[in-house]
Amino acid sequence: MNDLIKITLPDGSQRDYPNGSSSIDVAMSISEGLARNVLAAKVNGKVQDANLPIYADSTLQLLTWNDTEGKATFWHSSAHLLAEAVEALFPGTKFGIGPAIETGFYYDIDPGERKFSQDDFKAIEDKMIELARQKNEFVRTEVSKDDAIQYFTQKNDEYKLELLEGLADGSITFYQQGNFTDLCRGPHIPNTGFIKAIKLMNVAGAYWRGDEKRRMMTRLYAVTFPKQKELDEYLHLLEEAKKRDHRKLGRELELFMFSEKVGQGLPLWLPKGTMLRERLENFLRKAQARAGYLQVVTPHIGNKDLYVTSGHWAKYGEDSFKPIKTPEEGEEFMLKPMNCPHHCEIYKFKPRSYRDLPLRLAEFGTVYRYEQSGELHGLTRVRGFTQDDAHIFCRPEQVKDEFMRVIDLVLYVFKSLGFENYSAQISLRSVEPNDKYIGKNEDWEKAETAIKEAAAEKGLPTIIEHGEAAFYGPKLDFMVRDALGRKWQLGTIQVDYQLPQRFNLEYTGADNQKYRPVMIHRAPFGSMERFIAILIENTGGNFPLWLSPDQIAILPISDKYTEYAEEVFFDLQESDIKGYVDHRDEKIGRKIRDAEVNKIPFMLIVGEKEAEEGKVSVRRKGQGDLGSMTIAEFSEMFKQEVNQAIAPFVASVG
RNA sequence: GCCUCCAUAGCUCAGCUGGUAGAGCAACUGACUUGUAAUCAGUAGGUCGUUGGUUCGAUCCCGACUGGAGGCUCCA
Repeated sequence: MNDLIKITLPDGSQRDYPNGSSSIDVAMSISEGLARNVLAAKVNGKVQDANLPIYADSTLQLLTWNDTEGKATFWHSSAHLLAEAVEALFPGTKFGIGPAIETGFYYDIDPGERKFSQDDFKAIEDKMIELARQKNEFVRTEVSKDDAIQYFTQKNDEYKLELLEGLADGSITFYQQGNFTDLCRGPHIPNTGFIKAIKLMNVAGAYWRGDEKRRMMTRLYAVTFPKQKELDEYLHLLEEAKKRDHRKLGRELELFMFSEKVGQGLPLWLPKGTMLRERLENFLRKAQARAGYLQVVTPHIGNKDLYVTSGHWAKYGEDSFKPIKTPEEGEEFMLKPMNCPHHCEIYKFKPRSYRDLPLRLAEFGTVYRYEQSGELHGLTRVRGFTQDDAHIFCRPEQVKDEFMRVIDLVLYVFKSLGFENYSAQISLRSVEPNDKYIGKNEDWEKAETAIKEAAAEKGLPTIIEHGEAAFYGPKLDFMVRDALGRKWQLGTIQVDYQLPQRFNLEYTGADNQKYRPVMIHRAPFGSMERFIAILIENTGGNFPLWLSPDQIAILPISDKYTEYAEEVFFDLQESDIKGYVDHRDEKIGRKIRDAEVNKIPFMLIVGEKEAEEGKVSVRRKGQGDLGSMTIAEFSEMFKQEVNQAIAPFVASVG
């Protein structure tokens, strides 16, 4: 064995250390300050405890709070601290799993008869702080499977025993800090003293191992920080995010509402929200017209047989709104859960030639799905919503090209609306065979390949998720996050070989033979409801000028100028500028404040001077006074801003 | 659907250990005729989500239901 080992640091520098030195030793040799902040270490690409000795030449990256993996280790160790506190306060509690998550960590526990609520948080937090201050080391020990089983049998923790079942003897490690010992792969931070600020966030139910047939555990969510200040900042950030919640802004800006009387998950669009929604629809209509789509309209219900044919009935019928009966014996209709079967029928309206393809049928189609009540959430998950749907019927050799055109359209929509932080996800079948998917293997392969190639050729960075495909085909989904960081699917593009077959769609080829078209389902917004929800949260309700429900507020200094204000309003309406005149008997300061609070982009102040000169005094929300100008000048400025924001759609593929 | 929590005026919230409710903003009325983020005064507004129960008495305690929040599961 060599006396010295060679350690290579991320900057490429190499140094020799005594064999058996730990990552902390290496950190110490660089600077004491660094050593104090090391949470874990990445040795030869693998994250491990910072105090583990190293016995061979290695690459080493010291992980601190500034590294994602450092944070994860910190939070994972915090989960152990939480468990220790809970066990100390409530002996007999059984423990499931306690991983780090994107922000913070959770621990799934089985408290037996006891119920946990927010009232318990303070005691747990205090206990955690108390234990953290003891600076207990995280001690790693390798144990045999038998010993491990014996330990948890004696502790009567069936969850840990179940986890042990899946582990091989010789690979089992325990970690102990203070009086708490846990089955754990690690790694952990050196000691609990790093954890300075603790906040239990919430308590929730979670099925053991994610299986709804198994026991509901109690999940405690928490977050910890190495400094109190960072916790304060994080909580402040959360408060700010809550102000952008679309449910709150939707009410404040009078965009939409829900009514208990109408029903759960059934949004009612108020006039201002409707205006916003119609502007979005018109924007997409225009782009789709340029992209060769043809608008169609189909009814909200369809004969149940239609959905038997499509396969939706077999797959979702039981969990759907029940069929609607008619006076006719045996006749049943479904509220439409999807538009595609209707569009397939439109395809069959007349014989199609290869020359007709691709045929792109678009519809703002309202669909109804009986989502589980616990799953409903503002406008992001509802039971009645409108998809900006379209189905492209094309020849097999056109699939990739069409798919790329759709990617262009989706990216155009996102860009026009300032959505920059989206991720593109390719959703494929699950790896193991699963009977929830319909259709032939080879069709799936073709479809999956087409998507992967199209995304790659467009240079779209994607992540691949197995098991997320629709039951009839794979898809490319565009995901964004809401104000609180939850991920939602917006745009989606799906390749489908199944429905054309089920509906027996065909076209005549150049050789006069019959062929089967391929369908692409796509929706750039996904649904108007969800898209607008995310738009509200992204903009905080400060919509771009062209989307703003009220674009201007005309504010007369006093009621002496009402008439002039009305004239200005009339003129601007001619230029399609929407807004209102504030006739209230209030001071100008008040009118300005209310317009600012209501997030009106432009305020036009008119008084004696303006009425005499035929001008308006323009004030921009959040910016203040822009000076006075003629109505024509204002209207020109307005138009320019709108045109700059939304360039026309240009497809970049051949 | 499951778990935990929540539900008071249009909105945001107060209401101590059970004795039938209050504020600010909004609304309405009046005065003021106003120059770039809240003029003043007054009025009205609630079977305390619904419904059973406990109690002499329930906004308050218990149950059910409805709706909502955060998760889990699901997601065409």
